[in-house]
Amino acid sequence: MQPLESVTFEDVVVDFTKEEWALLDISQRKLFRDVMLENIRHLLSLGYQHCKSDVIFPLEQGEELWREGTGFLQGQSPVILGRESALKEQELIATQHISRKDTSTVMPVQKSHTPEDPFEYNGLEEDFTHTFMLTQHLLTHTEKTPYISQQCPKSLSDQSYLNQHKQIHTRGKSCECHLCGKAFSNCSSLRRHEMTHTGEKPYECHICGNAFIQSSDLRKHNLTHTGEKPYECHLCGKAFSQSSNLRQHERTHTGEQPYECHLCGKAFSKCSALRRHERTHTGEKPYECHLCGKSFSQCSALRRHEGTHNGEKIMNAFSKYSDLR
DNA sequence: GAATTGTAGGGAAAAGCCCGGG
DNA sequence: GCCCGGGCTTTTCCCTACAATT
Repeated sequence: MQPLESVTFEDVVVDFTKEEWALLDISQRKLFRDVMLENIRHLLSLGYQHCKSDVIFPLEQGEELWREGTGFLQGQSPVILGRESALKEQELIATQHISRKDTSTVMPVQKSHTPEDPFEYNGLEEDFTHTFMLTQHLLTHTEKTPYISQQCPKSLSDQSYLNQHKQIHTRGKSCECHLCGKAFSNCSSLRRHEMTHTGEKPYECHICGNAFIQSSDLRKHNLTHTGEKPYECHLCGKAFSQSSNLRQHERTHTGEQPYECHLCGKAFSKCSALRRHERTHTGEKPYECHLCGKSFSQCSALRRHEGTHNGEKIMNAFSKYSDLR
C-alpha cells in the first residue's frame, strides 16, 4: 500500500473566489455546503476544535461562501487568524490522528474518544481501518474540481475541460435534456427521458393503479399480477418474470462474480451483495434497534437481534407472573 | 456449550431507464 | 418519429448458513 501523506485542514477544504462561486448552480452549492459540513464535523470529531462558529455558521445558514480575492476560508476574520498558533497545534493533533498506521511515533491525543468511536486511534490496529477510510474519504474532497459532469461521475477543474468532456457524451446525439444535460440520439428518447424529471407516467395499471413511463414497463409489471414467469433456467428449471432475474440466478450456476470491492478485491455475484459488503469497510450500520439503540449493518441481523428482546419480554412477563404467585 | 453477532450466499420481486430494430 | 421488446442496473426484502465472539 502506498504511504498516505498527512492531511491538514487546508487539504480538506475547497475554497472559492467570487468568480468561481458564481459558476456553481444551486445543487452544486448545496453539495459544496454538505461536503464541507461533513469534513468539518469529521475534523471536530478528531479533536480539531477551531472555527466551529466562524466556518460552520455560514455553511449552516446558507450564506454566500466566497471571499474577495483570497477565497472563503483563506479570507477568514482576523479573530480566526489571531488563533493561528493554537489552531496549528490542534491541526497537528488532527493530522496525527489521520496519519498512516505505520507512523512509529504516534503522539498522545488530547481528545480521547469514546469506545464506540470508530475513528479512535491510540495505536489499535483494528481501529485504523476506519481511520484509513476517513482519510481516504477526506482526500476525495481535496481537489478543487467544481466543474462536475452531469453524465458521469467525473469532476473537472476547469470550465473548458468540462466543455471538452461534455462532447464525449453528446457526440452523435443531437437532443439534449435542458434539465440534466444528458444527450440522446433521437428526440423521442429525450421526451421519454424528460418524463423522469416531470414525473409524468402515462401507462397505468388498471389492477393496482401503479403508473409507468413506458408501456413495456407496464407489461413487465402486469406479470406480477398474472404470475407469469416466461424466463426459465435451462439448468435447474427455475422460472423468473424478468430476464435479468434469470441472469442473476444463472450466476449461481456459473459462479460469475462481476461486482468487485475496490478496497479488498472480494467479488460478488450481485450488486447488492457488494453494497452490503462495503458497509463492513465503512462501518456503516443503518439498522438500529428501537429498544436498545444497538445498530447493525444488515436488516436481517437487526431482526434477529430484536428476537432476543422478545425473549427478554417473555422472560420478564414470566418473572412478573412468578412474582404475583 | 449456548447465545449472540458479523458476514455472506442466494432467492424473489420490482422498478427505472436506455438502446436498437421494425 | 414512434412503438416495442430486450437488456442492464439497481433496490428492497427475505431466509439461511457459517464462523467468530461473548
